[in-house]
Order: sequence, then structure tokens, then C-alpha cells
Amino acid sequence: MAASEGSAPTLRDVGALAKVSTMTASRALRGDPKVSAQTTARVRAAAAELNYRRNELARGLRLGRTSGMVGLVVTNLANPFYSQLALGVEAVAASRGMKVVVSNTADRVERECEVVDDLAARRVDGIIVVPAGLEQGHLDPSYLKDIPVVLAARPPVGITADCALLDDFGGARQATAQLVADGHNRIGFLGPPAAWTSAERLRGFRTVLEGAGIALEDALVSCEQRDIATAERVAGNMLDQPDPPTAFFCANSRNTMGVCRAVKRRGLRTAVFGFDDFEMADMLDMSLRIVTYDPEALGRQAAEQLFQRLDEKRAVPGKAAAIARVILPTSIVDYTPAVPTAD
Amino acid sequence: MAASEGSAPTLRDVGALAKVSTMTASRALRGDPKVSAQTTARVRAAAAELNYRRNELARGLRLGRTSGMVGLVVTNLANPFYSQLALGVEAVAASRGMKVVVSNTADRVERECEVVDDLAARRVDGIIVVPAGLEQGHLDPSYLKDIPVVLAARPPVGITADCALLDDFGGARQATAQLVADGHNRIGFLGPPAAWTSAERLRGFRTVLEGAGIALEDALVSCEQRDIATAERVAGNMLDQPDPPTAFFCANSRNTMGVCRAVKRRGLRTAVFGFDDFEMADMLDMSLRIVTYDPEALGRQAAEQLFQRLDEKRAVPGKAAAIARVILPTSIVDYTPAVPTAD
DNA sequence: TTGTATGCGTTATCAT
DNA sequence: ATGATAACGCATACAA
Repeated sequence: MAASEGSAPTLRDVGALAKVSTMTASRALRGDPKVSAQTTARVRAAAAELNYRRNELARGLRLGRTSGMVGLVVTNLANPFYSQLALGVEAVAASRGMKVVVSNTADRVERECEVVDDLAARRVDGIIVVPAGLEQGHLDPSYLKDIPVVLAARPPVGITADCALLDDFGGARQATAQLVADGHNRIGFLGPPAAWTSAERLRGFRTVLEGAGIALEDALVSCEQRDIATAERVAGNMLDQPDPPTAFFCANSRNTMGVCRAVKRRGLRTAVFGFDDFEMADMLDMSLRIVTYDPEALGRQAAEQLFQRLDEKRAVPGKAAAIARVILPTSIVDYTPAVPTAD
Repeated sequence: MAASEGSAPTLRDVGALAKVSTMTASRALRGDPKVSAQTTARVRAAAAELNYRRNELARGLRLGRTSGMVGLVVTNLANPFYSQLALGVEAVAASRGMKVVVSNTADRVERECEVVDDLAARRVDGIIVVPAGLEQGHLDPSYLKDIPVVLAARPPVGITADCALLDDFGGARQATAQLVADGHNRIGFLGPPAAWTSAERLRGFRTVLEGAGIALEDALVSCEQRDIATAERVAGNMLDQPDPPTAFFCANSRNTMGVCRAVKRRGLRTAVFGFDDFEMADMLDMSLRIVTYDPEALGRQAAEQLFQRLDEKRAVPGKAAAIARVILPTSIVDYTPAVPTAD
């Protein structure tokens, strides 16, 4: 049999081999009870012999417009935060027999536009996106018509859409409050530029300081650096000033790591409070606390919200329920060694 | 205009609004020069007004069988290794206008089977997979017919397929050779169970020891642990023996971190050599070297191999070129602080 | 129980 | 330059 050539077999091929019509083959493979057991068996055998696999694309086309895929648009897959988020999305999608199409935007809004358009053209059932910027028109329901969108990690700006967020503000507030309670009144702040997340964390920081009547010095706030090396340099500059900070609050893990380096290399005991947990943080032997959370849970949450929309759309094709904005809590973990802190 | 309801607009809708046939609308939107400029403009305007987006699924169906997507099947997306690999695949795919469908198998072969079947049913153009086990029949070309498969990080077993691998053996050999050259002859080995990768690294380790005439003690080899805490305990047991190892070689990052913990907590200066770089490794203040590599490059490599197959298939639908097995090099980075090592 | 016609949205082919 | 027809692979509706 030289039948193993060329393109994939179709229902017609299966039908021909089983000596039934295309339609009967279709029904038999779906387990339609109206097909006789004998015929079903014969068709199944033919399908197996041909290694037939149903074309889900054609099936979807016939059945209505649903590809059984959800789009996931993230800014940087190499960042563990987003890859764990992706894992959460994938898990929920898989549990509903759906596939996830992942795209990386490298934080470029134009790329995000292209990607979202492409996903829409591929008729994904819905899209989960970590928006790269503040221009989000291409994510608006009026633009994407009936493709539901859920934003993750960053909120909608100028559009209406469901979203799943972390409690960036609350986490920062708690952290800063602890530092203030510990008696610190000169606290340095380091964070990455531009991200909404970072701005919220700075807002939480500011709020607590203002509430405590502590003036915010410009020289102790820096939101320009996104890599470890630069963060280390910036923190070093602050520490080498005549009146250095006695503590730091860092808005993301890269900045935290840079600050840890600067503090440790100077043999100081400056207290560090970071946002975003990282491996081996407990091995650093310094005063280090971290605001942490579960990125995978964030992904699961966003996916659940998306699927709720999809179910809702299926049930009541009319107008939809109110926009949901879910905020996931953060927690605090203390990596400061117990012993050496004894004064 | 109440035209914003229900399902997405089709070419017919666009044609109707522009008062041309479906066919002309199709041609106009593709920029066919045989359509007059006026008509093209009118069609474009209509499409814009309706927010029309071509249905790529239907298009693919008509044009032949290609979804413009590649499947990526990994064992654990939360592991930075695989998420960076995914980033590499995504980058190459994006540069060719393709999408990546990511699936997680959690190292379960049965899940891998389902996932691969599903991807095939969705008519992905090709699949890149990090195989979970040694049963790989479901990845064989005879089973998947004309969907090319490239294996990443782990080699084909019992099947013929292209693959992109790391030089696990060579990296381990180099590392072990350095330890031996440093005078170590009692070296502990810790690695995760079951993975091919880990076995190769153990083989490299063994090869060097045998070459150096150093006996391999069973008590100094443990391949049972995959998490940091267990690795720490296992390493601790070895260190607490009467005749503890003077060095460790670890086959993955979790084991390396666990060993670092055990060594550091005991205030020892045992040399540690790991496989897989990790953040803040340079902050640990201990004798630590690591065999490192570029997971993203591995993803890019696998994707390139896949696309080469696709191009080849397009050009010569007949038989294909020989199987390719590409091995990417590793390198060594030394995190040992310069100062305190002065004897 | 099985088969025929029809259409999903798109495009190739052949008219006009 | 534009339109009509058919077909990609599958499944609903109806007929036999």
C-alpha cells in the first residue's frame, strides 16, 4: 500500500476505504448511535489504517466560529513571572480542552497590536493580555467585536475590560509600613520605569511615608533602572552619600537583587524590602524581606474570568454581565537570618 | 447603525456594503492589481467600517492545509529553562509570521500523546517537543505523517527525528575534569531522577573519574532528588559522614542550590560545581562554578531546524534530507570570590 | 440505518 | 475589471 503519501487523509478517504459515504464515516467517528455497530467498527478500522485525524479547523468552520484556542499575549516570556502566569493560563485552558497561543511583545505596543490582530484573524475564542502600554484601543471590545479580552497584571486604561491584578498598592503599603514601624525614616526607593505595576508600588510607598509625616527626598527615589547592574550602581550612589538611607524598598526583583549586591558588597546591614520573590534570597545573609505572590494563580484567575465570559456568551448571546476587576493578595516573607540580628 | 451585533463580518458583508461581489472584495483586500483603484478604495473603506478581519482558518482551509502555527510541547513551563526555550521558538516563529501553540505535559507521557494528537488535529505546520519519556512512538514520522517534528533538549529514542541538544556530556566532563585537576578525589554527585539530560551529565562525571583512576563511591552519588530542600538534606548527609566529599558536582540548578545551602549552613568551603546558571549565584560567597548555556538559543535552533524542514517540504514534496542532530556547546562561569580563597 | 444536498468563509478558475 | 461557480473538510437538515 503506497497510501502513506502526500496530504493528510480526509473523511472521504476513510469513507471510501470503509465503503460508506463521507457522512456515515463522520457519524461513525463521532460515535453517533444511529450508525450500526458493524459499520462503526469498519469505519474505525479504516480510520486507524489511514491514520486519519479529524481536521479541527474545518470542523470549527462548519460548526460556527470557534477555534478552541485562547491567545495569551505577554511582554516577556523569559521573565519567570510571565512564564508562571502562562502556566496558570495553560492549565485552566487544558482542563477545558483548549489550546493556548502564546505571543511575546517585548513591551512594544505596536507589536501588541499586530499580535492581537493576528489572533483575532485566527479566530481565537478569547485573549488574555498583559498590556504593554497605555494605548489600549486595540483591546477595546468595540474593536475586537465578540472576542472577549481579559487583562492581566495591568489594568485597562481608557477601555472597558475584565482584569486580574495583583495588590501592588497594598503590598507596597504593608512593606513600607513595616519599615517605618522598624524606625526607618530614610528609605530609598528603586523601581523599573514605565510599568503601571511599578507606579502602584511607588504610590503605596509614598502613601505610607506621607501618612507617617516623612518627607520624600528626590535623591532617594529612582525609577530608571531595569537591570541588576544598574540597580546596584544606583543603590551604591545612594549609600555613598553623606546621609545614606537606612533601608530600601524595591519595586521588582531585578532592583532588589541590585540593591542586595550594593548593600552586601559594602558590608552594610541596611534593611532591604523587595517586591517579587527570587530563588536563594534566603541565602544572602542579610536583612531582607519580600512582598510575594503567586503568578500562576494570577494566570488561572485571568483564564477563569475569560472562560466565564465565553460561557456567558454561549448562554446568552445578548448583552453581557458587568466588568470584573479581581485583585489578588500579596504576602510577606522574611529572609533575615535570626541569629546575627541580635544587637 | 445597529450592524455591530453578533458574529464577525465576512467578505460577503464587506462586498455588500461596497456594492461589489464577494470575489472582488477578496481581491481588493489582497491588493490584487486587477481591481481598479476606486473599487479597492471603496472595499477597503467598507472593510474598515465593518471592522472586517479575514478568517485565517477558512483561508487556510481553501488554500491547502497549513494553519501557520507550530506546536511547542514542553514538560514544565514554570521552569525558566523551558520558558526561555519557548521564547527562542516564539521569536523565530514570529519572524516568519507564525504563531506558537504551547502545551505543558508535566512530564507525563500520556499527556504528551494527547497534546501531540490535538496539535496534529489542529493542523499545526510542525511540532517542537521536549519529550517526557522514552516511549516516543507518537512522535514518529510514520505516525504523524507529514507534520515535521523536532525534538529539543532530549534525543529521539526508538524513532528518527531531528533534534537540538545541549552538550550535557561534554559540559559535565569539563566540570569534573576541573575538579579533578584541583586535586579533588572525593566528589559527590547529585542530580534529578529519570531525565536523559541528568543521565548524560552523570556519564560525563563518571567518564572523567574513571579516566583519572578514581573509584566511584555509591554513597557519594544520588539521583533521587528534584527539589532544593531534598537536595540540601542529601548533601548534608554526605557532608556529615566521617569522610565527607571535598567537592560536589550537581546535574541541575535545584540540586546545585540545595548543595550550596548545605555547604554554606555548615560553614564549609567545599567546592561546588553545578549545571544550569541561576540568579544571585555570585552573591553566595563560596567556591562555586557553573556549567551554563543558552536555553533561548536552543529554542531558536530547534525552530530553525523545523522551518528548514517546512521549507524543504514546500520545495520538494518528495523525500526529505537526512536527520539532523545539532549539539549546542556549554560554557563555564566561575562565581568563586577572588579574595577569600587565598590560602 | 444510511445517503444527498447544502453551507461555513475563503479563493482558484473560468467566464464576462 | 468584475462576477459566477466550485471546492477545501466537515456537519446539519432532510430524504430515503
